[in-house]
Amino acid sequence: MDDKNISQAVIGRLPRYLRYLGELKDSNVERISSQELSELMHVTASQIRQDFNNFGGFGQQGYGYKVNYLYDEIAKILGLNKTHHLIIIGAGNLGQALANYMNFERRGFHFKGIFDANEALYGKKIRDMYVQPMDDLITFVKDNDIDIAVLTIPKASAVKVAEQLVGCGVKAFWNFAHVDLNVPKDIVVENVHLSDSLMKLSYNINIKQMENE
Amino acid sequence: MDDKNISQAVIGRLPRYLRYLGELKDSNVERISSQELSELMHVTASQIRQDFNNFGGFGQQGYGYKVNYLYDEIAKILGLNKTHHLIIIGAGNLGQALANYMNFERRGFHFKGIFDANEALYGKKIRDMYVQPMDDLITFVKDNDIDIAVLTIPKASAVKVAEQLVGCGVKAFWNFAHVDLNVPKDIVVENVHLSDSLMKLSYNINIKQMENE
DNA sequence: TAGATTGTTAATCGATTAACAATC
DNA sequence: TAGATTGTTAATCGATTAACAATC
Repeated sequence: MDDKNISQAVIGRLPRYLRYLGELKDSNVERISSQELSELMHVTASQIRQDFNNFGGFGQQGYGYKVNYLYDEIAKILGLNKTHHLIIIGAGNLGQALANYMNFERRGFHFKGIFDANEALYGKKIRDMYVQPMDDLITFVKDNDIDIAVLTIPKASAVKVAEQLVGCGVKAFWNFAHVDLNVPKDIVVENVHLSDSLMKLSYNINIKQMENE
Repeated sequence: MDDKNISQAVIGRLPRYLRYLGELKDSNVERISSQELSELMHVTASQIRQDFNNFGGFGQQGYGYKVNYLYDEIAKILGLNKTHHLIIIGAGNLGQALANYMNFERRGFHFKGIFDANEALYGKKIRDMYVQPMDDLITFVKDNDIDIAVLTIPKASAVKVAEQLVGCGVKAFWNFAHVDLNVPKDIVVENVHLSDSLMKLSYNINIKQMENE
């Protein structure tokens, strides 16, 4: 579980494994072979076994993998047994959408506060939080042991805010702002650039269209 | 521009190039070399040149790349000169957030309608649209030349709705539902699985923490 | 022309797939 | 024990980086 230097390609596949294993679990499937899982997920059985073996053997030869056990192990690898304290910077539509999405809470990601620069939003109730002014940010982060900041603010302010937050102990950013954060290398950044995603979609539509002409 | 079989790894980098070139353009920078761009973006100059050369030569030897020209060419490759008609299925927080994000419109992605299964939302105004019932979906898609559907509905309904939409001519899905759509191979799917993204973040926090112990 | 920088080929690196020995 | 399937090594494939000839 604590092996070093697993490639991000592998990590990127783990959540999808977890999803399929969760569904199998819900269907009371007890065991599954890499072959069966490969057919279900449309990936090669070889890749599945290689991926799992990055973390040590989860299966039994001649038998396959125990669904429950494998599920739990992958969840642990992904750190889903830990809890995290998050704040959201930017109480616009997207910030509110994320705040209201309950499934993150179930995974141990606890939203503790939401902030915005817009006075008109101060005190607005979002789930069980009230939108706070940016002036209170630093104090709040220190007092509430916040380790993850979700950035749903315009890119103009994102870089500066991120620097401030690093200064008061935030360890990771879930960055929805369309800009590259410039943070020390021990800080984790996970970007969600929605417009980039839409552009990829656009490219692929174009290509498919040309193929069919 | 119409070369075939460019890898998705390359395509995935194009929007980021476009973003940096846009910023250079805004700063009235006229030319840039792969070397300069590589320092700005923290990627190798070699990769930059390889990426661009997948689409034919955009630069001039001994000179570099003209920022404006390069910007326009990449935009064209990504199909941003085309317009698209989108609908949003699911008028929850996320659906509303996407509907209200004006930058997509500027790129030629026009939101034409928003639908929800929840009666309470019918008629609610979101930007210049009114939430419509799912019963009107098929007719609307056919009448309005919709080519992209944005799925911001729970996974339980996403697969079925996607099948219906393929049946009436939708060519692409921007899928925020946490499920793999099962559509014909000439249909484009771009997934945005937010919980997967958060799990990757979680893994990387874990790893960094162990490294520092 | 000389200098700079691309376009492109070759070398390296990493990720995926195939094969099979180990073992349950 | 025989059959099945993993764990793991080897082979292949693809992507990235390095090097340099072409050329502006």
